[in-house]
Amino acid sequence: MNEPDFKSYTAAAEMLKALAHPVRLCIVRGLLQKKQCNVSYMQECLNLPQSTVSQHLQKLRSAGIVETERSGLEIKYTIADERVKQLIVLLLPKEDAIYE
Amino acid sequence: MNEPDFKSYTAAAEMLKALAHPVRLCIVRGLLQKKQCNVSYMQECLNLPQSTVSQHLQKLRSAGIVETERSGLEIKYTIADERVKQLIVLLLPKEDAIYE
DNA sequence: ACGTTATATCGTAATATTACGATATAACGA
DNA sequence: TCGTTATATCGTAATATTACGATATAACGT
Repeated sequence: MNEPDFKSYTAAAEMLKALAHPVRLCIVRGLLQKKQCNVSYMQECLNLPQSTVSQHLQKLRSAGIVETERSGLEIKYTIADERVKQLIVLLLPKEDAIYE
Repeated sequence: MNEPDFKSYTAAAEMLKALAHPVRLCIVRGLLQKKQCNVSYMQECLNLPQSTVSQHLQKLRSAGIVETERSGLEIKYTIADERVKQLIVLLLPKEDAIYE
């Protein structure tokens, strides 16, 4: 039988919920491209208040989608769950090329 | 550059939001297995009130994830967007075997 | 036309998410 | 130690989602 139990569904739903926001998708896609990024850079890219960006990042972080590493004053974010790469490929229109 | 624009992110987020609920994931996975299903069957499986199941189905439907076909008194639901298959494979633990 | 079955929609209370300014924390350089 | 920079957290108002009983609709058999 081996049906996914309720817990599996809940866990998967949590992950999807964390990704299910245009700003967070944008952050994640940027991280997949750039591999690593600090908050102020994202903030400029997104053109959103710092606290807003930070809150989205915390949501991604507590879902295990990204992780952090401090480097002096900055916190560098990276992708922590490789599955999101495939999710993004599946869901966002492809790029012709990715620079850098 | 060809960056996905805001609209792409919003569209992808809508899709994820529609899937980001344990009950809806369960419905979708069931449909992937059984190919086709009516509402009362799902209702029994899920053991939830009819209106609750129906509302989840409407959410999946308006996201284009499932589609319907009437057959007499019943409405048969099927998966409309093949991408969800890969999403499910990616997110839910695999089954050893799928019967029928 | 009438009762029955299957499904959808409405109304709504409870809960969750979002955005964002204000404030806190942590690390740096002087 | 102090000021500054980078980031996180708090408080909260606005908005969205959820669950579910009640009610509506649509198709069937008689």
